[in-house]
Amino acid sequence: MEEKEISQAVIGRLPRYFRYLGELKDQGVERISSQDLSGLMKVTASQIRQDFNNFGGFGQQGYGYNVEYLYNEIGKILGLDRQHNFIIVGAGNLGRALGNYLNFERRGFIFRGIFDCNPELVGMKVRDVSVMPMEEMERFVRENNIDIAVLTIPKTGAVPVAEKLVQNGIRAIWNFAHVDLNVPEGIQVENVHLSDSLMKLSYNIRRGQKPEEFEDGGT
Amino acid sequence: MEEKEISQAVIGRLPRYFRYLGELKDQGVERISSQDLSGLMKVTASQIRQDFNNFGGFGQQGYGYNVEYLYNEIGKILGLDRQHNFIIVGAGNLGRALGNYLNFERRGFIFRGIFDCNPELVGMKVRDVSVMPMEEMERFVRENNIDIAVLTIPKTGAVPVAEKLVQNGIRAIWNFAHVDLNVPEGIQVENVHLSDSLMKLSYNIRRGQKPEEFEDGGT
DNA sequence: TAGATTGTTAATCGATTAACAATC
DNA sequence: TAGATTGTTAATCGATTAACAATC
Repeated sequence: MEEKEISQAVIGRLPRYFRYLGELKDQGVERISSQDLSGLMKVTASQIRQDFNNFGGFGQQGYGYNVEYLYNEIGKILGLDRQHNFIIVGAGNLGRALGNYLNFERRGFIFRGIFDCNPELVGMKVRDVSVMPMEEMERFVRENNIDIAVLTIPKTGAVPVAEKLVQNGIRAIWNFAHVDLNVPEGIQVENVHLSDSLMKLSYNIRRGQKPEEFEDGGT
Repeated sequence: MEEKEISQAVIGRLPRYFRYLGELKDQGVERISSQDLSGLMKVTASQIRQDFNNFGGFGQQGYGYNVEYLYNEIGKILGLDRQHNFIIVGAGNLGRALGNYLNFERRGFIFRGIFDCNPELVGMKVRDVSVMPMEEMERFVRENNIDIAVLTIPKTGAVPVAEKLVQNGIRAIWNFAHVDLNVPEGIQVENVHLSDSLMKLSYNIRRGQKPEEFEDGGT
């Protein structure tokens, strides 16, 4: 069942669908039409149907979509039915905050380790994990089946660290460092450049202009 | 000098230009052509010229762009020549991490206050600011010329808090709560939905597909 | 069955890229 | 001046929206 390439524009909208469907499910809603979901999410019904159809027919003519089924299917598409082991590199405020964020666990993202080059932070507990020295990172990645590395270190260190991670088999980097990483084809990078996001906000304040309803989901 | 509306696609790229130009400036580079910048940033030279031209001619035929001048101009466009006072609502791990992030100050974003409804957190120091009780938020916003509120509270509280902020004159919300806010026209919202970002990464791991080179900046 | 609503094709819109004349 | 490179128009590409036939 080879699927055709889905555009990142569509992928970027999936988590938001997933969130709304989860809420509907929790409210006990059984079915929903693209029309009604459109009203809720403030996107066109047409876009909703187009988006879902990228992955095959989830709906039924005359009925709409079954909320729970659709929720589960989108979860599978997003890979949330699998476990992903992740480590955090950089045990500063942000790194520790992310380590303490329990909701990731619910989605299958399991916090396995955290590393820092500052000896004063080594040994500190983040949830039930102790901060380890940077020297141990490479071995840890190799030996513990780590899929994702969360980079919360200053930009100066980010490029060489990313390189080491790649060499040791990491599959994806969630990059909070304020620098663009250059990784080989096949390694995924998702950037969260917080200051970029803040600057966009700053621009929009100045202009008082109304940006598109929902322009990002992460970033 | 009324300018025409600039698309959010362009605005979203400005912080990245700003970052690269800042680095070039620090390296002592005086001028750069769209061609060279294109090689560096991996976007087309055509897009670079189109983007800059939205704001008037920053370059010179046969010469290129003056790095420092362009850097400053983009800074002004982004509103970084002004001060923005911000507060943080929610003194959990993420809120404290953002309060401690010194780089925002450099760009004119000044940390003025932090609030939490948990009495155990009230009084705790974040940098040189003490956590205040939620009850004081509204008055504080009114009396201290606060432009931006950073929302780092659970999604359940986010909607009513956003409402209060708007009522008391906030101009923009940087929303880390996992919910969509519905604010009046003219109030800016920039969402940073971290788990959405992580889900995108998860999708891309599964497919092993190469997403567009740089698809976000903050988000 | 008739009504509702999808799946899907066609039309539109906007963003990106290419091309080149203007000009430093 | 000649060469380089912008500013800008035109062409292309992709994403969104509209329309409607298929079908539950």
